[in-house]
Amino acid sequence: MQRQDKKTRLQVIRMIVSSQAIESQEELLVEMDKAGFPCTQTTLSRDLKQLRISKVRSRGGRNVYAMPREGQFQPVPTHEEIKKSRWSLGENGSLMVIHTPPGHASMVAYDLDALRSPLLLGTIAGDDTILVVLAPGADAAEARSLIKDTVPGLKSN
Amino acid sequence: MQRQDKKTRLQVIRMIVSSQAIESQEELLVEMDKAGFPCTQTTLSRDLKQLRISKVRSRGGRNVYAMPREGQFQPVPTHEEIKKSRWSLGENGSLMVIHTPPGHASMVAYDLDALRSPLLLGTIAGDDTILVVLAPGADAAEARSLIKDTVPGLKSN
DNA sequence: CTTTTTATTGTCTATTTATGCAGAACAAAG
DNA sequence: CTTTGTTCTGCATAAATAGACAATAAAAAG
Repeated sequence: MQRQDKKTRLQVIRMIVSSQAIESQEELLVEMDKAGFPCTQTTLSRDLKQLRISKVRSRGGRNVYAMPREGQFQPVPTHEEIKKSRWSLGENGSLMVIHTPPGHASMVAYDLDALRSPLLLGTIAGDDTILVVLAPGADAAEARSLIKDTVPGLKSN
Repeated sequence: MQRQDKKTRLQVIRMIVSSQAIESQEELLVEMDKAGFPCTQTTLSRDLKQLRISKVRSRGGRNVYAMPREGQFQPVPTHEEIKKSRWSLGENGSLMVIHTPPGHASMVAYDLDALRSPLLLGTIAGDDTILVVLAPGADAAEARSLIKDTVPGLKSN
């Protein structure tokens, strides 16, 4: 059993996975071969586990491997104020951006949508971010206060 | 073949998945049974796909189902040039749209969020598209170069 | 109502991923 | 050098997930 440089192999995997849409370990196997790092599906399974790389659903119904969102390689450098409160509200013209703790965005967006306020055209929620689109001609200050009244986390901001 | 309420079943799945650590479809199957929504592994496989719920790696080396990180964001229709390269950056006033290979958007968006740059108000990630909202008065050119420096795939663009 | 089309679901099976086990490489002691 | 323990790897196989197909139900069209 020839032993190869595992550290390098892991790097190669990261490189491949983050630069192309890999849909299976067999597919990755081929790429590893091309890259000059032949191995087996078994090894890739274990490497991917160690790298915390998982398959995520893409829109076309495809499943592709993707790097972990919280990589073990990049501790999040948080701002102090942001650390304190994970809630924030920013605006730019007819758009507002609300930051929430991870996972809370869609819930909050739902509450905002439920208002059915003529001031708000609509919302788009990510994991921890909401984009609020104001209605044309809507008063930004008015909208801001409406949002703050609706979203408890923003009260103090 | 009795037909049950699919909409409700999907809701139940979402509830279960987001409230407990489900490690396999068989396990989910049991929970669905308990919840009064018996079905088969096949159905769960399809439902999870439709809900875009995927398995992610947890720290303890376990694999757990998790809700998708993005909400109902509709990817922007792609232009011809954009299709050519899988990475692209477009802008329109205070908005920038980044296209990535499928499944990579949330990872990139995470990196951008982690910058905590005053230039960027926030990001919303779809599957292969990221919407970046610039801060009011932010210099678009400056933001563009910041983004290019942060996202390796955009280097050549 | 009858016919046609579309959607939903299960069974059976293929595909994909993970694991038990064993052998070899390496490292640390003795 | 020899022994002992650890890490890495592949093979064979188990476990988990997805897909083809068929059956039935619901909806739409006539």
